[in-house]
Amino acid sequence: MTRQGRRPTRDDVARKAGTSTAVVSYVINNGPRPVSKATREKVLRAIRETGYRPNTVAQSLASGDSDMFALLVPDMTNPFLAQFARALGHECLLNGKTLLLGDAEDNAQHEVELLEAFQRQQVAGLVWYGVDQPLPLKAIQHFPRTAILLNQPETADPAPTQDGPRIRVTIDEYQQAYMATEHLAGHHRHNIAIVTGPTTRLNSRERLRGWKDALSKADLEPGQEIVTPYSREGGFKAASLLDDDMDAVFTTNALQAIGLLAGLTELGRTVPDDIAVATMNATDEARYLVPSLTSVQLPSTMLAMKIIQELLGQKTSAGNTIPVTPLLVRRHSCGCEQPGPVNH
Amino acid sequence: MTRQGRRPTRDDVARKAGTSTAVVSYVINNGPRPVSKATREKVLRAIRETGYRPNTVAQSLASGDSDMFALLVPDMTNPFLAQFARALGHECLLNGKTLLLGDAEDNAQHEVELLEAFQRQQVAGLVWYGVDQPLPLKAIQHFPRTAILLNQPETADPAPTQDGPRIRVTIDEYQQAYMATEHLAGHHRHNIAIVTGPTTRLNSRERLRGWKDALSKADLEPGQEIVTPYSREGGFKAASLLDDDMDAVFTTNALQAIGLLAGLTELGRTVPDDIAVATMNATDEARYLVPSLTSVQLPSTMLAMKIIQELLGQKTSAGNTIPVTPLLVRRHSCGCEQPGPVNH
DNA sequence: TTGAAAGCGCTAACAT
DNA sequence: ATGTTAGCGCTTTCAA
Repeated sequence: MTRQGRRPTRDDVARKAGTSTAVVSYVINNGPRPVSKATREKVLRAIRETGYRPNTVAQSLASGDSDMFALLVPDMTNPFLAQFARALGHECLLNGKTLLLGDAEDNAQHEVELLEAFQRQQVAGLVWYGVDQPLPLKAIQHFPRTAILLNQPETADPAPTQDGPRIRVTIDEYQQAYMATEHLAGHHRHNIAIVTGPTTRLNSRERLRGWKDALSKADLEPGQEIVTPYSREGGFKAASLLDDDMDAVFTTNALQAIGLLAGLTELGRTVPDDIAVATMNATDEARYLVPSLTSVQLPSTMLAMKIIQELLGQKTSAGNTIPVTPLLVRRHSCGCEQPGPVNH
Repeated sequence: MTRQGRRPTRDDVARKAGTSTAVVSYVINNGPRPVSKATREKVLRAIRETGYRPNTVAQSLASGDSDMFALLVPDMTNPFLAQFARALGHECLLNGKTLLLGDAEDNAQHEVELLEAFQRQQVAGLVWYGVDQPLPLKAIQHFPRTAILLNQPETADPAPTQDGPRIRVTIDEYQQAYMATEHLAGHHRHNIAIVTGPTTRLNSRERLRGWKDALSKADLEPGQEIVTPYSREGGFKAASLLDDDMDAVFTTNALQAIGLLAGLTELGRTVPDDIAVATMNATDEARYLVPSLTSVQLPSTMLAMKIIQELLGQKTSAGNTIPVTPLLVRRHSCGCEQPGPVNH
């Protein structure tokens, strides 16, 4: 028989401890009023004996402040996002927060619905990696808390009037594309193709621009442009679309790279001998691809830490921007002999 | 100026509509009392005009019922779990639920803390893929709602007295291991090794048992047993530990398989010619590994649907068990010529 | 069919 | 230092 199926409430604790309910709150929250040592002990014991756990729903309602942060991503099966989600969840756990997760499935409609749900849920902070750029900020116009915007371009329109702070994480898509392409050019590849996503998306266009500029800087003609979804399947199909005279490919996300590698292998083209490959937007799991994949990566653990600090109100970075420095990690797919990081 | 920064409440709507607050609730919830057509219209219009959105926190507190389900997994970077999480999130979205996500980071301590947080959050349902078997059910002993237990062995102790229904998804680890191993044996491989996880875990031991039994059934001696973490790195290291006379390897999760494939390649051993590989616990992404990875898979989309139905109280399966039928998907790593599914 | 009002469990201002 | 109590926004019983 389980205490008639009802979880013990603060009142049960107060009764057992022989104190008022307010004191119980003061103990739990460590404030806002002081509590004598003796009383605190009594309360703590009562809590232990009853097995009391505060109801966060009631806490949220009363305080107008929840202990949940939300993360919204376009695709959870993207290794970069999975790893990032994990890092964020870790930081949340360390700080007594709960992470609400939304996977928009690359669908702008779903994305808005999830933002809607998060706001109804009164989340205390939002981390948003948008399906597309620029982010439809109107969907969080009245969100009264800090929102971390993960791929809002600097060139985007200024945010509409908004209720809460908006912190931008400046992930420079252009720069990452430039770095990866430049590295391929450094391997004396002359026909460097790009596999990128739908050009209706601004981030795709930024990546394209980075690729082009790097080529131009290296005095190379632009190679083949292949537009395909940001998925393993997209990369796989790209392999069969690739012209024979291309000797290198820059892919714009890890999923495409994974698919491309598989596709090239099935077609009997060897990487990196026949054709070199480098990508952006991968993580350390790229090390375990065959061949290991050279990639421009973001320090996701560090980033997660900074973001949570920001959401907790412990500002670490000046202004409304968190800078991120991409790192080029050399592995085998580009033709490097001795892999390793290069801070370019 | 944003309506002095306060989200409109039900009272604002009632005032604007010239009705009572109760009626607003009746409209929103479509019950429990009827509302005349005219009044309903007035309310709906007021809702539209104010931009009112119900506060789910308050709803939860009042109704004692939240609209959140929680998913707890040991490792979000495991492709199988990422895909499963995505499928669940999708179903939740379709049904107006929000998915809370927990990644225990393969740590039993974290796992319990997350369960604790979920219960404080008053989640309306729980899906739990445990770090280890059997699940520490005591952590949810007083959870008053349905919990779906994803890898609770049938042989486990009966659950302790509990408050809510406990539905077991019978994922037969033994059977999956058996199927994969049997398939390798069918390729006339005679020295079939296993790469499995810590044998302190029951699921590892079940997988080991399935492997052994399949070998014995095929009149083969047990091959090498390699115990390593369920991670890419673990699989990678396993490659270098593998004896030269092994001509096949069965890995017990996708991460290990990915690492193993990479490790074997770096060592110059070709798959499947030198050595065949098959795994359990992978997903369709195995198709894009190099070589494509033969695997025993679970129908995760279907499973997610069934689970959400169950959590919504629309029982589809009889009893307290949801059966899952694993599927062997033949790809190239095992030596098959023409890949495809085999319902064995 | 509608409205008034008593909670849901908690926070925190105010009183003691 | 501790207690009392008015909300937080909503659901739902009960009365009209």
